[in-house]
Amino acid sequence: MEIPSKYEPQKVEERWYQYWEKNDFFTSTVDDREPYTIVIPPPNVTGVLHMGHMLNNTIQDVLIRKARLEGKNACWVPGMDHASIATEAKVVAKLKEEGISKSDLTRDEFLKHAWAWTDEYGGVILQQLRKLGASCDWKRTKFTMDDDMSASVIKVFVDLYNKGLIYRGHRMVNWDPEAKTTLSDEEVIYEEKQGLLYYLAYEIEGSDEKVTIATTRPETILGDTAICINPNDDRYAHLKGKRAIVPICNRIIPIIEDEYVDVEFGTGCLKVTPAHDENDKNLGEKHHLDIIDIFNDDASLNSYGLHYKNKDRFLVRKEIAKELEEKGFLVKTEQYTNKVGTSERTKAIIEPRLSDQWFLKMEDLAKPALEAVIDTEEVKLFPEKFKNTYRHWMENIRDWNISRQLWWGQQIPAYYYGDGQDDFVVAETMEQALELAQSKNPEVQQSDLQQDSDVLDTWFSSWLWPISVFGGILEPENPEVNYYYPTNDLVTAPDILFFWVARMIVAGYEFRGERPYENVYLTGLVRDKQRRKMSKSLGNSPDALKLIEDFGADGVRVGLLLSSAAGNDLLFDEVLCQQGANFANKIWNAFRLVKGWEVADFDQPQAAKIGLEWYSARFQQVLSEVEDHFSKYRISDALMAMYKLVWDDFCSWLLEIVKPAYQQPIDKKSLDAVIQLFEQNLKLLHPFMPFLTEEVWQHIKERDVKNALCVADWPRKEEYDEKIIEQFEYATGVISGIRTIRKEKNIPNKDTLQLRELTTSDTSARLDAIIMKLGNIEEIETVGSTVDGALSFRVKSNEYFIPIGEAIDIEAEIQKINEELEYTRGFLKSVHKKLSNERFVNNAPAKVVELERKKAADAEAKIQTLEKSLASLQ
RNA sequence: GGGCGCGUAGCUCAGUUGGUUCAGAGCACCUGGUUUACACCCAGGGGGUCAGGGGUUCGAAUCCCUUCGCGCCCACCA
Repeated sequence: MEIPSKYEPQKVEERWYQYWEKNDFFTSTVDDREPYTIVIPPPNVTGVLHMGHMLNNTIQDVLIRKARLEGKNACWVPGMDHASIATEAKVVAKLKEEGISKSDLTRDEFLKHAWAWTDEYGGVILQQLRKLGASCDWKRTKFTMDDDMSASVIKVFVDLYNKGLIYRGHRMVNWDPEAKTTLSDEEVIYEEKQGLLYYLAYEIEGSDEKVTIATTRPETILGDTAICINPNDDRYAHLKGKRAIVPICNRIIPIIEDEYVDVEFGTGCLKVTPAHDENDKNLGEKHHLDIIDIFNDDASLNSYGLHYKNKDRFLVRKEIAKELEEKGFLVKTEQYTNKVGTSERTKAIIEPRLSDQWFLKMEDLAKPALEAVIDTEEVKLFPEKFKNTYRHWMENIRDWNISRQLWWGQQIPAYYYGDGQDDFVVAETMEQALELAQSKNPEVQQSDLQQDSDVLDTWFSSWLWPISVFGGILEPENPEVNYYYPTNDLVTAPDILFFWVARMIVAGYEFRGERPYENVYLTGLVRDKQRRKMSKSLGNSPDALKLIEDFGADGVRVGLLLSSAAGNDLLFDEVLCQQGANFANKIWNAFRLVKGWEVADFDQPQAAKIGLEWYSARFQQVLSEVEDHFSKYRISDALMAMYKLVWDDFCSWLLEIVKPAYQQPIDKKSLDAVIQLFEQNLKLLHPFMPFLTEEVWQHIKERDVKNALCVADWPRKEEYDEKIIEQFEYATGVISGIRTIRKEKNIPNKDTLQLRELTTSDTSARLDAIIMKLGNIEEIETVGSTVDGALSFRVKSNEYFIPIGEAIDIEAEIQKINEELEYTRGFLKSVHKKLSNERFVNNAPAKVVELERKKAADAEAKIQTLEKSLASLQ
C-alpha cells in the first residue's frame, strides 16, 4: 500500500469526527468515575465561527480530551445563548428588509419570526465547532431559551424578588436609542470623541447681565431646570437667589448653589438638566428641581424641543448651535474631547435617561464571590493578574439593571393589576400571580393582570448556565447536577469577566452555595499581526472555515495554540497555521517511515537498544514537564514541549538511530518498541491534534472499532534514569563535533571516518554505537596522546581526533584551540573571582558555592587539555 | 482622575523564591545538503548594554526608586 508523502487532512477529518460521534465517545453519563466538566461559553445563536471561538474552543477541547484520556468522565456541555439584544437587532433588520416594521407586529408575531430565524440560522456555529474537532457531548446541547432554561431564570427572578434583592426603581439608566432599550453599565463602552464645548450666555431675569455656562450638549438646554454655581465662588456671589432665562425656550429657572460645581472647569457655572445627566439628576433631587425630559425613545426631540420636535439629537445640536449663534447667545466654542458612552451591541451613543427599571441588589450577593476569588481561592483565575480587576469590580459593584425593553428573552414575571406604584405582584405563573394579587386586592380578576412587557438581560440567564444546564435550579438535588457541578474549568475571554464570569460565581454561591468552577482560564484576544483587533469592518479576520480547509483543523489548532499564553493577546498569522500543518506532516512522515519497515529475525542492534532506552527516559522527562505546564494552564508551553520532543528527540534522534540501512529490514524487538513509543507520542499529542493522531493510531496497528485513540489511556508517569539522558547528551555532543568538522571540511556524510578519543574523564563509552551510526564512524579508538595529522574537537575535557588523509592546516587548528583557550580562561577567571570573594563564599548557599567550585575544576581540566593539544601542534 | 500590567534576538514570547536551565525557545535569517520517511525536509551557523538612569546586594533580566514608551480595566466632571 502506497502512503502519500503529504498528509491530507481534508480527506480524513470528516471521517474521524463521524466515527467518534457515531460511537458516542463524547457522550457522558453519570457514573462512578471522577467527573471532569466544562460548560461552553455559549456563543450567540446568531453567531458564526470566528477566530476567538476557534482559540477558545480549541483550548477547551485540549483540556477535555486530556481529561478523557486520563480516564475521567469528561463532559463538555455545548449550547447557545439567545443574546437578546443582538438577536433582536438582527431579526428587526431582516424584517425591515422584507418591508416589515417591528412596531407593526404584536409581541407574539415578532417572537414567531425570531424563533423561525433561530431555527434556521441558529446552530450553524455548533456544526462549525465539529469541524474544529470539538469533542462536545452534543446530546446535552442547551439553548438559554429552552423551556427548562427559561423556567430556571423565572424561578430565580421570583426567588430573588422574594428575598428582597430585586426591586423596581425610577433611575437614571443607559438608554440605547437604536435598540430602544436600557443597558447595564457593563454594556456601555466609553469612547473618546472629539467634540465642541459651547459657551452659552443666559440672561439674568430682570437685569442686563448675562451668565455664561459651558456645555457639550447645547440641545439639552431645552431641558434645563436650573443654573448651578459654587457657593464659594466670589465671581458669581451676586447671582445668588436670582433667576436665569433659558435661551430659545425662555424658561425662567433658579440659580442654585452647590459645592459639586468645579470652579476651575469651563466658566465655573453649570446648567442643570436632571432628565439627561446622572449628576444633574442628583442635583435636581437635592434641590427639588423640575425634571424635563426632552427626548423621544429614539432620541429625537419631543414637544419640549419646540420647533426641533422629532428631529434627531445630533441634527438638533448643529441647528440649535446655529440658532444660538444667530441670536447672540453663543459666546464661543472650544475643541474638547470627552468620553462618550456607546452601546456595546449597536454602537449607538447612549442617552442617560430616567425610567422605571428592574434592578438586582448586588452588594451582599457579591461578597461570597469576592471572597472565593480573593481570599480562599476556591476559584482561581489564570493568569492571576485578573484577580485585581475582579476585586476592584466586586468591591465597587453597583446594582444591576436587569430589565430590557425587548421582546426576545425571558419576559419579566411581574404582573400589574392597577395604576398604583406598588400594584404588582411577582410570580412564576399567571395562576400564582392571580392568587397573590387577590390576596392584596380581592377584586382583581385574571383579565386585570398585565404582565410587565420587558424581558430580562441575557446575562440574567447565562449567569445560571453552569447550574441550569444540569437542571440544578429547577431540581436542585437531581443526580446530574450533584455529579457534574461544580464544573472544573471555564475557558473564556477577559472581556466578559464582569458580564459573565463574575456573575456566574455570584450565582453559584447564591443558588448552590458552591463555586461554579475551580479554574478560569482567560484567553487573550485574537488580533492581526499589526496588533489590530479582528473585526468585520477592517476585513482582517480570516475565514475560520477556510483556514481549516487550507491547513487542516489540527494545523489551525496548533497554530493558534503555539503563541497563546493565557491572558496574552494572540497575534494571529497564517504562518502559524502553516507551522502547525508542517508539524502534522512531519508526524505523518514518521508514521510512513515506520510503517514501511520490513521485519526480519535478528538480534537488536546495540545502537537501537540504547536509543530506545534513552527515548523512554526522555519521554518521561518531557511528560513531567508537560504535566507541570498543564497544571499551570500553560497550554502553549505544553504544546511546545511536545513539539520539540516529537520533532527533535523522536524523529531526528531516535528514528535515525533505529532506522535500518536502505532497504534493510528491522528487528522485531526494535520495531515493536518504536511503535509503542510512537503510540505514547500520539496520546500526548491527541488533545492538540485529534484528527491526525487518530488517523495514525488507527493505521499503525490493527484496532477494533471501540479502540479509538480519543478514549485511550494517557501515558503513565514512571521513574526514569536521568543518567541515561545525560550520557546521551554527551554522545550528541560528540556527534555534533563530527558533523561540524564534516561541514567545515566539506566531508560528505556518506564518507566513513575514523575517530580517536583521548579521555580524561568519563565518556559514556557505551554510547559508541550511536556515535558510530549517526557520525558515520567506522571505528572509535581510544588513544593515550594527541594524534598528529588529525582534526580535533573537544567535549567537556575529552578530546577527539579525526585523522584525514590529506595534510591539515596546522595554523587553523592552533587558532581554533587558542580561541577556545582564551574563552575558557576568561570564564575561569570570573569563577575564581567569585570564589576568592570571602563574602560570596560566606553568604551564598553551599550548593551555589559548590557549583562554582565544580565549574572551576571543569574549566581547569579543559584548559589542560587545550594546552596539551597546543603543545603537540607546535 | 484611580488601579493593574508590559518593555528580553528581526518577530512572538519563556525566564517560577535574586545564584548552571541565565542570557533561552519557536519562527524568520545565513551556509551547505535530494536515488535513501518528510524541501511542509536534514545538518550547521549568526544574532540581545534584558527600554534608559540610579540604588540595594558578595551577586540583578529578576528586588527598590526614577525617566521614557506601550497596553488594559475602572471612574458622573459639565
